Amino acid sequence: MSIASLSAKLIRKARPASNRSATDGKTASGRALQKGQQTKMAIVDAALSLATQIGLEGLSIGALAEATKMSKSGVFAHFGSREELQISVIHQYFAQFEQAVFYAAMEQPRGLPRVKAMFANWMTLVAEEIQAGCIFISGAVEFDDRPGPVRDALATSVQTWLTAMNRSIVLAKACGHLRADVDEEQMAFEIHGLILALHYEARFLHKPGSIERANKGFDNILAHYGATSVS
Amino acid sequence: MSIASLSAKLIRKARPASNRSATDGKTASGRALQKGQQTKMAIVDAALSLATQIGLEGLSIGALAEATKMSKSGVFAHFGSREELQISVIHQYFAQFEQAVFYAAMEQPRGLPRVKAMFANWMTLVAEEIQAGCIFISGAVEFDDRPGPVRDALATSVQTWLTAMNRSIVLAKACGHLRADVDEEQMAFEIHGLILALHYEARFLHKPGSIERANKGFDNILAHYGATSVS
DNA sequence: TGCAAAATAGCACGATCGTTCTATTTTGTA
DNA sequence: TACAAAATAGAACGATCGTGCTATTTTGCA
Repeated sequence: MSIASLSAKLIRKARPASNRSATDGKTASGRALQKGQQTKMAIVDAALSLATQIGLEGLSIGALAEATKMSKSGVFAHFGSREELQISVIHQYFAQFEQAVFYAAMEQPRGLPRVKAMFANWMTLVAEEIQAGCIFISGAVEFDDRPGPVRDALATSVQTWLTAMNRSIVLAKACGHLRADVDEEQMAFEIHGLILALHYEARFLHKPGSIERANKGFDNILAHYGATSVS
Repeated sequence: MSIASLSAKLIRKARPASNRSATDGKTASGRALQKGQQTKMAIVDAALSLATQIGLEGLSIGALAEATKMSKSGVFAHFGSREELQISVIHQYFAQFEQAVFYAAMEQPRGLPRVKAMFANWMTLVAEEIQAGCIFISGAVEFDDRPGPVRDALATSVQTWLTAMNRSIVLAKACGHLRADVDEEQMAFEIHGLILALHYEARFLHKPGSIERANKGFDNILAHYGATSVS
């Protein structure tokens, strides 16, 4: 299994452009107008920055209409339901996450450098999200016992990223950059914990020094799993 | 500073019993009836089990009235506001947490045994909460940028516990059970991360083996911080 | 430039929310 | 047992929510 196959999994599938309401959206000439797509993107952007602050559940169409200076029904028509709006926000966030964390790290050579880059990029993003909020974390809490398409979209996105992180560890081990007996899932679990602790202690408890502690924790993990120094 | 002073901090302060609505609750004879206190406790219990599932924000007085087979206003009168209800739930949860995790561990001798007991008790509680949900975690996400008395009550409760955990590590270091150069805050941070990762991966992602990974992570931390084997 | 379709607005609906006000019932005791 | 206070119920309020229905405006092409 190659990085290419992994990349394929991470590439966001283009969603069907025509989720117009009930009329099946069939056009006689089959052409597609563009104005709607533009405003839809603008709405999703506004929705994302709203959702990071108050959560996916706190996202209301009324507030979103006010933020975009549109009418409620005007906003609503682009999605057909609140769930579809939430899912669009999740896809948008995932696309940005993917770009800033995953693809940026893929430029590093496989092995420990890529693992380090992935963690560093992840840290940078979450550090910014100390102010803004992270919907992968808030969404997990909001939908952890609320089955449905929103939860599915969220869980799939997170799983895709965690799998990518895990795979980069597997590669580092295969490259001989980590001890041969390393439990990759275990290492990924511990790294995930550092990110979550950073988000919790910095964003909720406002505890200073959390970023440094997360970085130190990563160094400790690398030391424990016998990384041969590469960088 | 002794354990006693820490215990004092952890003992839940008895809240004033008379938060009756607007009439200042002044009784001519100054006596206090008891029936209301009993039903109030029953309401808080029901509210807690509701809040663990759907969060403190999802807690509605209407649903709570239905669960307790009372009228909305009957439930409401006991608290005077939704915020006061949420705060009561937080105090109730903290009292249970304190009993199950902190006090139970205080029976162990200071040093590494107590640190281990605290983590073990914490793990046991969170493992149960994989099904039920933990309001220290969900509440952190719900109120991380919503200032007010609810957030304060939540943050204070969490901080109190994390401080207790931290102090037990300090004691273990003082007892010579940990290396002399151990950064206690760092160690507490990493432990917190394990708990958060367990909650996230088990409750939201339904990933099996998370409990074992959290326990293994704790062993790794102990090994890294040079614990002399005691147990 | 006209015209169909897409995009947006306006309005109203049922539901739920926290809260207030006023009865009614229950409680504890003098 | 009577009586005052506490406890609970009932109904209604304004607000907000997602959503459906029907105009109206805007768009893009023939």
